[in-house]
Amino acid sequence: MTRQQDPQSREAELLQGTLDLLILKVVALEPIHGYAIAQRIQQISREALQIRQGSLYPALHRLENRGWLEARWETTDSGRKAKFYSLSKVGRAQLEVETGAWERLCEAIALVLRAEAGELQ
Amino acid sequence: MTRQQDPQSREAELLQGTLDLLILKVVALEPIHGYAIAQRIQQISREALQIRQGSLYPALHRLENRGWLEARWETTDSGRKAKFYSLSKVGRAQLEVETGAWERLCEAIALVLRAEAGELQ
DNA sequence: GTTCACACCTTGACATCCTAGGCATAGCGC
DNA sequence: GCGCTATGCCTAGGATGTCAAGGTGTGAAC
Repeated sequence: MTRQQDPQSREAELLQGTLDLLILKVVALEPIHGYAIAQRIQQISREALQIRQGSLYPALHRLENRGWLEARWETTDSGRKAKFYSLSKVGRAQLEVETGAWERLCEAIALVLRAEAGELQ
Repeated sequence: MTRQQDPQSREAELLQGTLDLLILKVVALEPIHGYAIAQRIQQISREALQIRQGSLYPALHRLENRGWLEARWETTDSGRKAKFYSLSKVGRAQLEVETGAWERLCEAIALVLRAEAGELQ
């Protein structure tokens, strides 16, 4: 959290564990290659979320190794070779697990943030 | 994220970066000592959030070093000595910064999670 | 007098993320 | 043909934060 002191990178900050969820979700929409995944996340989140390549590719390999993702080399519209990822069956289940966990975490933290002094529930 | 595979510890999972926010918030309610902070968070979040001591104390020292937190040795109701933390002026500002960042992150991720196939932004 | 809950702390391992590089190719202007 | 930019893949090294697992000491209760 020291990085926070740099105002430039502040917005780009990601929380550990969030990246996997985001990737799984975007890949679930349609088969897509790595480079485009980062662009898509950034676009959908209205520039709020930025995925660096140094985080992206290790994450993709991690998810592939775990069997959540399947990869295939194909050709993009622009005629380049790219590794297209799609969600495996296990990956689809995992997406639901992680989505649920994320929602529960948000609720839990919201409870704490809404707490007021003296209130002992 | 390998830890996720253990279903027991799943609920206790915290996302990196969240801990500071939670601590700042709880300390803002009233001066409180470390051991009680963890209990308080667990209680307010209805057992959803569990802070281990191995995460808690390093975090407290971190926050104190940064000047967000101030510490004083006092005596608890049960007659024991304990280190009571309170929020410094800078810490109070930081709490607002982190709260804002958290809310923005939640919104951004919600956008991605709500995205549907075919929908281009 | 020993067991429990309270209250503090540290160490070592591990996963994740970021910075900062590198490589290769397609398309464009000149 | 030549260089530039955008596209597309990748890795290495370091910093950070968390966890599991340990340890210390004291008050109260039985």
